[in-house]
Amino acid sequence: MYKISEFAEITGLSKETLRYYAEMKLLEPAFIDPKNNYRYYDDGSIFLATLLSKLRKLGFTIQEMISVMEDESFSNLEALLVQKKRKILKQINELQLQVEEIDEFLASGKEEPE
Amino acid sequence: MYKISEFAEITGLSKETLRYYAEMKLLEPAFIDPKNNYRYYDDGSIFLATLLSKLRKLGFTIQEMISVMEDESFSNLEALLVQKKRKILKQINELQLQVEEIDEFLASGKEEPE
DNA sequence: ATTGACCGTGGTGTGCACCCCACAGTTTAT
DNA sequence: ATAAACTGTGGGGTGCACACCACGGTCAAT
Repeated sequence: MYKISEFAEITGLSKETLRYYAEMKLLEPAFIDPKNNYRYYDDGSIFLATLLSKLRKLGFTIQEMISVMEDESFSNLEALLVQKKRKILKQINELQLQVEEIDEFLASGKEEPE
Repeated sequence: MYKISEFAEITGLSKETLRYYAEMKLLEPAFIDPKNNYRYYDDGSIFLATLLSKLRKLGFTIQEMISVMEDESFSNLEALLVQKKRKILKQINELQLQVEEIDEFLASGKEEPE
């Protein structure tokens, strides 16, 4: 069982992030000492924390990660990854539209020769 | 000279947006009546407001629009448009990297057949 | 003069994912 | 026993671009 600082070092997540995730019920400590409210994490938590860390880097939001965690067996992980991928592709599309509009704006500005 | 509501209707910007832009020194009224602090806009303001409205739709932030407005002749507008385009392309790149990482993650999960 | 529409200011709220701080209790090491 | 190190909680702050609110003053029309 690891205390929060130790666990933060192991996982690379900050203490504040761990407290935040606990508050969001995204990653709850394996045990909380009722005497002092200290959070204790175990080896199972390590797997979950590194998964969350990875998903964050993939652009997942907290809400999306909560969806992932809802099924303990992670049988929906693949579907959620695909879904996230589609969301990102949509964002890319929107940005490409903006680029096109900027190009049009640039072109319209050049239609006035000297 | 138009009062704020009238000007809002003409330009399509909300009153709050106009007040916000005034506060940000992005689009200052042509005249402010010192007796009641009423903001008055003129025809020159219309051109600027529609330009800002257009830039917002192109994804420009307030700060970026402030850069545009800094030169009254807008001789730097083209350069700033190009610069903005580059920023967006960079964002697109980052998102594409995320997609690739998700693909890798998906592929790694499939390496374990039944 | 009165009423209703309008205006300004100052403040709060929004969503996201935390960071940082002070305060107080607790644990660990010496 | 004592001091240093750690922990929790509660609160505020961050950046962005406004929206929304109440309050009080003001303007326009009648």
